[in-house]
Amino acid sequence: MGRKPCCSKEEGLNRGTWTATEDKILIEYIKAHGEGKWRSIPKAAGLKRCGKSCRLRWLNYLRPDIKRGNITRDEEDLIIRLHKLLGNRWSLIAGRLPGRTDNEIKNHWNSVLSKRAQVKEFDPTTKDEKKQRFISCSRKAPTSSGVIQGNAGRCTKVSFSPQQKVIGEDDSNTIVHTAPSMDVELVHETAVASGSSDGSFTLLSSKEENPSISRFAMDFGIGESSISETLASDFSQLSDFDFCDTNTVIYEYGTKDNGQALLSPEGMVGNWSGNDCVDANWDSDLGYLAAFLESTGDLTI
DNA sequence: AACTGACACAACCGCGACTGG
DNA sequence: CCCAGTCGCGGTTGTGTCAGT
Repeated sequence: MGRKPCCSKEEGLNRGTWTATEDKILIEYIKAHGEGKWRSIPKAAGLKRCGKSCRLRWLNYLRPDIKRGNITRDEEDLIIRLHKLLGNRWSLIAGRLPGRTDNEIKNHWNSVLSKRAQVKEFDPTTKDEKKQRFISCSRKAPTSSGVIQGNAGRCTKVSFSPQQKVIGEDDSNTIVHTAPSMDVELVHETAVASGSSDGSFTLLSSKEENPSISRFAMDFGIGESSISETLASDFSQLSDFDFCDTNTVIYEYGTKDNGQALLSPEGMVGNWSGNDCVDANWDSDLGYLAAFLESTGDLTI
């Protein structure tokens, strides 16, 4: 392809830590001319840096909306959950944490959170706890007390294909599916417990499944809700409470008459991750979800 | 006080994606 | 459609700081 060698290898360019003077020059230039055209910025601004370095410095350090200070516990929890959902998609994760950069989050993950997440993952009590909570939630009558509802779209349908398992069909001609690795019994139990004759909760897929959303699809009851909106708005709220708090009822299941099943994508993750059957194929399931999130963007489904 | 290892953070590097001619 | 230039991302490395010995 005849790619130009990396600009950092050009001779005569400063490398390493930026000086205060360089910072000032870059800030003033971007204030005057705006971001972008990184390649041309060093020359135009009179900096002996490569464009890449300027971009990195600006995005990770000099931008005015950067949030300084330690990452809070809430932010850490959010990062951990988003990482479970999205993997090492640091820019996506950073997009959900205003003022935080992907580099900052990546560094924090590598130095602190990865270890913490590992500890949690191998803690057998955590799994049982979550599973217990999932089952007990599913048996609860719809209630407003202690329910975190947030702005999440009401998840009325979730489908997986092609590896979905059909575990039943209800009156409304709707097939009940599960993710490839989901605990069929657990899902079915929840469906029954929800008392939704029309299949408003559970994990459902209509027979006329949209083929364009081939591997993973959610149908939100709130028409305007998009996945990205949900992620943007709801996750931040979810970060305000502790998923490990066994007294917290996270999800509310019900019929369409009383507000339907309120289940955030986050909640689904919570459910599935609490299931021993899920863990074996957990990564692939999340892969579907991540791919789905990416493919839909702001698309309302 | 000197040394050492762990940790945190900034920066670099290479690759794939995107874009415009 | 092809290609060169550019951008953005994620992995990795370098370096300063601090606590423990």
